[in-house]
Amino acid sequence: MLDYAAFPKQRQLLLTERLQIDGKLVCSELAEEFGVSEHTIRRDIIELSKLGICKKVYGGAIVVSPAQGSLAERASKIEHEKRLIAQAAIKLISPGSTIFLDSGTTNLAIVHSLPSEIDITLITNSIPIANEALRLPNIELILLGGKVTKSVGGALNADAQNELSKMFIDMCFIGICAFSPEHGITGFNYDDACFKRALVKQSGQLIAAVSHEKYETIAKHKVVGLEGISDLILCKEKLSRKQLGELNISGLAVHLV
Amino acid sequence: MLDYAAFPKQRQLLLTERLQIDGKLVCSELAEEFGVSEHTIRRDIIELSKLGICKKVYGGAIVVSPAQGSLAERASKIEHEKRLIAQAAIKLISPGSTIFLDSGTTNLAIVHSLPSEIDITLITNSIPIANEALRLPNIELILLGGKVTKSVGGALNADAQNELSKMFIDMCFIGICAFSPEHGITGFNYDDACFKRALVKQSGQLIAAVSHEKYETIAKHKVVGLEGISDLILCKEKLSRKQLGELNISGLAVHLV
DNA sequence: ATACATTATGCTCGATTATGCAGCTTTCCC
DNA sequence: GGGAAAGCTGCATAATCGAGCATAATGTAT
Repeated sequence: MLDYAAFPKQRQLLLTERLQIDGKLVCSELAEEFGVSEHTIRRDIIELSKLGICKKVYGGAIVVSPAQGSLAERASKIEHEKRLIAQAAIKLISPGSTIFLDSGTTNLAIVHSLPSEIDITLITNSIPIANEALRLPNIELILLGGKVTKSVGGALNADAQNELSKMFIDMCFIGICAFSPEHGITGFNYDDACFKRALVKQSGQLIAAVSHEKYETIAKHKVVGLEGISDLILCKEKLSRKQLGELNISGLAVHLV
Repeated sequence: MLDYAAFPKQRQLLLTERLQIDGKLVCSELAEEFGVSEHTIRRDIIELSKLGICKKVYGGAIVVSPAQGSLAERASKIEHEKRLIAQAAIKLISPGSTIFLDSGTTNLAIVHSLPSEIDITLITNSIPIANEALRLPNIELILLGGKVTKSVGGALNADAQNELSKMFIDMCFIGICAFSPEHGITGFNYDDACFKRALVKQSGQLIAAVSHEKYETIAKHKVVGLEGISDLILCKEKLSRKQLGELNISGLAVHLV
């Protein structure tokens, strides 16, 4: 029995969360995971379906019609894309690893989609991301402090870079201002670009999650070229075959969602 | 019976703390731990749930979900009191000064009530407070980084204290876990109390905003005595004349709201 | 000083809740 | 159509809850 799921209500909250992340619930798997009988999970699902949170199906449950859920999410396709990208990004994370989440709405979507039981070390300089990460009970959360650049929502200054230089990061999800296959990642803000370069230096795997409005755009300050990126997450429908050809580079794993 | 849980209020504060750390309360465990009957714990939980601090479930209680919490809080009298206190606190702030806001819901209420044109330097170690402060265009915002203690919502460790030691603070709004006229400010969490002591050392004016549920309670770790406090903000209607007499100390300005 | 009110706590007992199991029915897939 | 997997109904059990009452301690009013 998981200690954070001691009560039916907690289990049901977790199921709700799981439902939003995976889009489905499977009785047999969840029964084993939570250490209760399948019958109990089924009864939880009955409760959730009464509340209109999910729809009961043979073997478990699925999310109810897309009309429900977060209003803002449904309203915009951009949000939907970010969620897909976030889910793909989370699949790349291994338990116990040290992750850096740079500032940016895509990375905020990632931390928002992280399952609550995840066990990682999470480093960030972004205040909204740290704020969202406070809900995750099992992570070790490390925040880079310093003078906050409000347009970025986090510290970028010498103090933050100095702290950063003492850390060794397994995977870094870098925030993308602009991306092109030719020039890689570029940034609008000088200090932000400096910080991102320092960040790249401390990171093993570098993951770039690019939403389509950033694709094939260039900003003023170079951050890192395509050759420095380990993984690229993109939204499939938005790209032509020619564009995909440009990304066929050794050492770069492209994940399409 | 634990000596620091001799009174219902103390026990309830401890339960609140436990709730924030574990995300749940289990009647049977707590009854044994505190040496009282399960019924008593259940009654405590009823009180806490009335205040919107937790949600009663079969076998104990769980934290309210953030969405429900903010709504319930807004409706409750606690929020009203905190808003009054926040407005009184803001009147004490002079433009251009350097302010430290410690963690805590009262200080969160303060930053929430700050007028958007305010021009100060704001230092904090609290993530929710920094997140709220991002909306203020004219402030200089400095965030103390480090390993985040999730029950507090900010960094308390050596790194944070080291950064703090380089700063000179005009006014410090300290977060109050527990307050009594006899013992001054005390804290639940050892690290938090250490941090607060370091904070007091760097601060000129020390302001304690005490909401009524914290009044005449004592926690495990001493932070600072009454003599170290410059300004005390209290809610008037909640105090007897005798209690006010205890606070008639030279050098302490008492602000009643 | 006495009587009354308030608060904190514990106890009992019938009601409620959570869960699992057994046996039968339904659904799915080949 | 038939076997396997999943679902449902009814029942059993244990834990927990809630109301009401008793008790002790403290505070307040006469």
